[in-house]
Amino acid sequence: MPDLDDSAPRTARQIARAELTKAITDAARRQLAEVGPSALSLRAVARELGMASSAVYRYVASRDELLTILIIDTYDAIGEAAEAADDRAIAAGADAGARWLAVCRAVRSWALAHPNEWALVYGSPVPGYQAPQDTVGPASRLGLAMARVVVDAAAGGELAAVASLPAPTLVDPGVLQAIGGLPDAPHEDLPERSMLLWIALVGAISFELFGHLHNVITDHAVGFDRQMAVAASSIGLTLPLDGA
Amino acid sequence: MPDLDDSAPRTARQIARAELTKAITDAARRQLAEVGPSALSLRAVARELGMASSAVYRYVASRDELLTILIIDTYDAIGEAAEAADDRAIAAGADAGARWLAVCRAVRSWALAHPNEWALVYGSPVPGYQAPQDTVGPASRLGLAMARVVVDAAAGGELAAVASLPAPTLVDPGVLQAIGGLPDAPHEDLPERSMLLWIALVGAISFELFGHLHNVITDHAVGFDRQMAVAASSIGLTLPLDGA
DNA sequence: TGTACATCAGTGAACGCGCGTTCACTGATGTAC
DNA sequence: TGTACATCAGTGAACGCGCGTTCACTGATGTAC
Repeated sequence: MPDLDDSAPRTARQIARAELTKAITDAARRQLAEVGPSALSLRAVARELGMASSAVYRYVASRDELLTILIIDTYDAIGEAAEAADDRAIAAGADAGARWLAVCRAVRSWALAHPNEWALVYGSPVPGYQAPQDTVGPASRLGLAMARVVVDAAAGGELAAVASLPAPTLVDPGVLQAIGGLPDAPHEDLPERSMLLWIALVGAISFELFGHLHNVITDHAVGFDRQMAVAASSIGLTLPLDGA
Repeated sequence: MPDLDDSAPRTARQIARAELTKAITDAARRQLAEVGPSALSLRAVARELGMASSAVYRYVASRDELLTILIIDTYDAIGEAAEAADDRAIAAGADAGARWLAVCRAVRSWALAHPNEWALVYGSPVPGYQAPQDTVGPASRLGLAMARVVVDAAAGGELAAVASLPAPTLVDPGVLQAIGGLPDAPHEDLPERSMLLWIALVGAISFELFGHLHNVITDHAVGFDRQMAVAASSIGLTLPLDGA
């Protein structure tokens, strides 16, 4: 009976611990949705779970560690939303432009559904919090999803040449190494093109989410699509929109 | 001797009040620079000025009002930095592309010099704070500076036609009214082009300021220029950069 | 110019709140023989 | 299967802190006659 499966938790204690850890991060996420990152409180989490505030310290070492967990989860959720949307688009036979639009829309939907989590990672830094090294992997997931579309577009001949992207590469050597080196000519600027899209996507979503389009634009969804179409065309990719 | 100038403060009390009000907002701004918007504290401001915390209430009604003052000041400072840069460029005989690049660089410099003030207005919303109506005028100043460049570019024949900006206008009727109605054909899309630039500028600066380019790009200033060049060319404006 | 009263700035104590974190403790679960 | 000991989860009180805001007050400045 024992030792049948030693990767899964066996004892009652281990089961309870796994479950409570999840309950704590779930409660923290709900907290976050109501109140914003800087007001996240361990005591409030404990209160919601009906336990003493000190008990939470059996599961997370500090408020900062809890924040780190939430940040990593959020980056992962965003990255996964992007990847899943891209996968669906690929399965439906979409070209690179359609794939990228699908990814953008999926990320925007996620952000609108989880505004405070979005703010946690892409908004103002939380005062006094220092992100540890563990966050950089998950943080790059969305950027890599962008890159996949761009690389496929280039490979499929769907990426037009653009005049304004020459000159030395600006991408960090560490990043280049992570993606397997600078692509061969004439594709040396693919990392930069990807990054431009990445910045445009995050920038447009944050701008909307933080309220700056309020009373400025009538249809946010259409405005977003158009913004993304412009960003795409500026790196040589054409999106399947009405006007394009 | 009296009544020589009745707009300026006359009595000792009025002079003292004007000076202390300024001292309070200055101290608050210093506070903000150190600690971030959500941690701004009336008590800390009072402490810095060596007065009782209750005394501050003679000058501002509440913490929220102090925040509002800072927000308005910040929007104004950003708008003024943009306008001043544009004025200097005009005086130097620059074309529209060069003017826009000058504005972008000036706004970025301002943001790098005042990161927490930037975050106050363009970062995550401060939890629990509701912006009053008084902020919308100053908030639009930067956008209007963008529009001025774009309109001048169109008037000067420096704005190329672009394929991807057709379809119904998305700009809010209130905004259209504020800028004197929809421009005549073929310039109906100028408000939208301006807005695209505005979003691209704010998005790129926030992305950099909030730390997402850390270890991703080697030269932030050059990367920013290039991002702006791409945004400009996507609405038909060409910037005077090496590669363009 | 002088006096009497009204206005205002600033004080210090207090209210009531919430926070992160520590600590000695009780009682339940797991383990080795 | 039963017992003895070690491990761990959870409690409740406490420490020390900071916050926004109110209130009755003292004393200085301004104003009207």
